[in-house]
Amino acid sequence: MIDFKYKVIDLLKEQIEFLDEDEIKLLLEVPPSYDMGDYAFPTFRLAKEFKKSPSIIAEELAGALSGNDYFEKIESSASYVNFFIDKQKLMETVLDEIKIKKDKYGSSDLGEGKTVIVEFSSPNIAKPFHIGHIRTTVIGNSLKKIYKFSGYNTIAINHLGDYGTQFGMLISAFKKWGHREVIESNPIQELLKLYVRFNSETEEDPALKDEARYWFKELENKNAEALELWQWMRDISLKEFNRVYDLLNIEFDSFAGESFYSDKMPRVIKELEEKGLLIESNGAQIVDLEAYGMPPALIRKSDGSTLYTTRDIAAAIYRKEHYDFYKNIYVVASQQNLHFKSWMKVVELMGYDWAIDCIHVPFGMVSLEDGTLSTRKGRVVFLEDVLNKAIESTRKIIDERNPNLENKEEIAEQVGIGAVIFQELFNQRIKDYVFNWDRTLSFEGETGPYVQYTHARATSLLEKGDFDINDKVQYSLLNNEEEINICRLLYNFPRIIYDSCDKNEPYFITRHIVEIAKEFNKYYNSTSIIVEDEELKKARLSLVYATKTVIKTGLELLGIKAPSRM
RNA sequence: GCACCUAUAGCUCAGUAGGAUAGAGCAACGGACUUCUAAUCCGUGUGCCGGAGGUUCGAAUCCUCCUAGGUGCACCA
Repeated sequence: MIDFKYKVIDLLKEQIEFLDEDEIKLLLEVPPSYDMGDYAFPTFRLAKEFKKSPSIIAEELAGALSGNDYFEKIESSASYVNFFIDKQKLMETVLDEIKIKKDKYGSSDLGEGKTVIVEFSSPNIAKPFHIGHIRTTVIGNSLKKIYKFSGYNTIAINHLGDYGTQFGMLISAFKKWGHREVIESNPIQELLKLYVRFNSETEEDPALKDEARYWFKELENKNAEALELWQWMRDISLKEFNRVYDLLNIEFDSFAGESFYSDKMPRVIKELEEKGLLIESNGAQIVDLEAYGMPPALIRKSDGSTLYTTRDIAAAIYRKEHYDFYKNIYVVASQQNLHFKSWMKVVELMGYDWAIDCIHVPFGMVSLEDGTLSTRKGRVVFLEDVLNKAIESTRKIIDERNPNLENKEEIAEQVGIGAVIFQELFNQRIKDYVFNWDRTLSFEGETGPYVQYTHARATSLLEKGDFDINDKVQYSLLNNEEEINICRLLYNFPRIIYDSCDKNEPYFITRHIVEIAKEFNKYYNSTSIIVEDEELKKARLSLVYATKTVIKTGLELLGIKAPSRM
């Protein structure tokens, strides 16, 4: 595919000797509107060297550059040199490329031979999987797909919260008040009840705490009874979580959670000692980070047990040795910013130069209208309920608008789930938001169903118009404004994927496919695609095909299905 | 108290690593289906870009201070 930006840089390089490629690239920009061109080069910076006014420089540059194959015109406007891509060339290069690469359009081999770990979702065993978990789950899944599409080998890790003193509590609570049948009938709710009851009774009888500690220690000692109970609770919880993962169509490569690293911590502590990093403070062992403006990293409690900082360090070292990652990404809430900064600093101080490849990808908080989420106070919205409600709403809309649709159930699921995921990936990660049913269940405007609808429309056109990908097409027939605008957006798609990957921000893709859908719907409403004139029809259908293909790929990268009908 | 994050239209948010007139969706109102899926399209308005300074030819964007909200700051994860 022709890289027009690079063509611009080449042209400018010849004219401006004191700027190198990178400097030109940095200055080059996209004008606010297409009638100012596809690329613009501001000349303000050149005024000193040329000892001329920016507008005169722009004029002279434009004059020297005119007459080029790739641009239909290069002209100056105020203090800019504006480059107008040759529309025929653009149309040809983009549509041909998409026909050749199909659903691989936008992919690359950037990450060839490199492994990227994405840790995400990571719910706590025996606790509800609620709306607060949706962000890490959906963002992480999308990032995994984006990296894979960019050529990286990816490992999706679900770092389950399946260890710690809380399990001591659960085991002793179960031994006191629990019944297997009751729990198995409704695992998460019943386990949660036990957990809450244990906590409240501890307030009156602090001795229960010792009991919990005892059972956790037994678990660590591999006491058969403790181990069996732990395994059982883990299994039934995971079964619950998997229902949600199935709905969302998410798969993990590893469920190595906290428990997995329990035997890998002594080594870390030994290493910290040997490297002289561990010091004693108030009976606990810490790594002092004062020199870096951070509170100390607590490695071992005064009672000798470890903490999640220790676990995260052990996990990072294990992953480096086991996967030899290029990047080790953690999709975890921004509340944990300091925690990640802190333990990554410790890894760096241990002398591991790959500490810099460990990346925390934070995101903002979800709260409810009546306050922050709180399982104990009953302020909780279950993720599964959200997904099911979205499916149900979709089902109703289908019954109203398209009652004869085949596979109604399957499509209701794809669209309902798509709406939830799409909304989640529509904004920058870092923004907080308040969960709201109306917004989650709105399917009009810039939403998942809108984009999916556009895809279905396009698919239907291709079928009705007997599109054949091997047809020879006269691209010169595609020259109205909407056709060219669509084409520009399609052309930019690979760059958008690059940005998403580079910044770990799926929303670039979300926004871009909305733009494509908008421009396409405008086109659809203003222009007949399936027309009498065979050549014109073929040309238009090839643009429809390209649009459909890119939208589908975009949705795919977000973890959303693209139904052919809806 | 210290650190980090956020602040743009009535609401929810974009604004591409400073650039040409600050944009969408929702909500409101008015139009477009005997014609390719109306979950669509077209039209109508609104902005001291939180405030004050500064850097620059040029600032919503960078720096400083202030205000408001959120989050975090050693034996939970």
